[in-house]
Amino acid sequence: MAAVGAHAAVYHHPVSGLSAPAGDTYSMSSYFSHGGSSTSSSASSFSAALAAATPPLPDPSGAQFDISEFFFDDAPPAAVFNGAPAAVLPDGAAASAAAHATRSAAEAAPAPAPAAVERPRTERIAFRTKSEIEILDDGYKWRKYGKKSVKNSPNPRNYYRCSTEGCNVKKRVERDKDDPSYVVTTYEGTHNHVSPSTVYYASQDAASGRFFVAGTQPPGSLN
DNA sequence: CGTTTTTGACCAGCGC
DNA sequence: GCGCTGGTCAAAAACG
Repeated sequence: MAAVGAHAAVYHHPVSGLSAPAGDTYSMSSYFSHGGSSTSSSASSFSAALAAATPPLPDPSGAQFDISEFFFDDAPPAAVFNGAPAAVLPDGAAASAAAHATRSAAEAAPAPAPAAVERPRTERIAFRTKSEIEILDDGYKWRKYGKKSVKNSPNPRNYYRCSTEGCNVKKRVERDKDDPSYVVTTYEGTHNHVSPSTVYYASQDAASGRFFVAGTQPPGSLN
């Protein structure tokens, strides 16, 4: 519902380990995807959207969030928080969340989801962002379908699902138990459609066929 | 009026 | 087998 406009930049990632460039201007350290999903029939995999605030641009109307960590979930989530956060950027971005509803006509999905939707591989990606808001705008429309308090965290965990019909991408959002100012977002699944709103910042990795969407606003309208 | 949120219940998987 | 935990469903309320 409440979409938040955010500055965005597309980050391409070579295939490498995550290594945070110290003193990097941007908050995001790096980003890479699973290169392993081989049997991609026709649908191109869609990775979660990422965005990074651009420091030189003071943008009171846009939300800023620092992606300090991210990880692909082939490992138990518990292991994820095992190590101390390596790169917590000193950006004390007081993320002023400006709600900006980008609701556009949804594309009709004539094909009703068959009973058995094949899930060759449940792609999961999780990343931690420093943000006051929990719902990061990635251009998609998310419908909350559950809330649960987990054992390890005092904060409840929210469950969202892509509201686009036929798209069964889920994401769960919870605040970091250690730093409540951080939000842990976990995407699960791949979008079978493009963002409901126009995607302006996007690129597709030819090798993997993945889309990388980082923004849904025209460059000129960011300010 | 249509859509999303809320919230408790329900269910499945796992560990003991 | 039982209990716990996490994830999902679904009815009702709330919201625009």
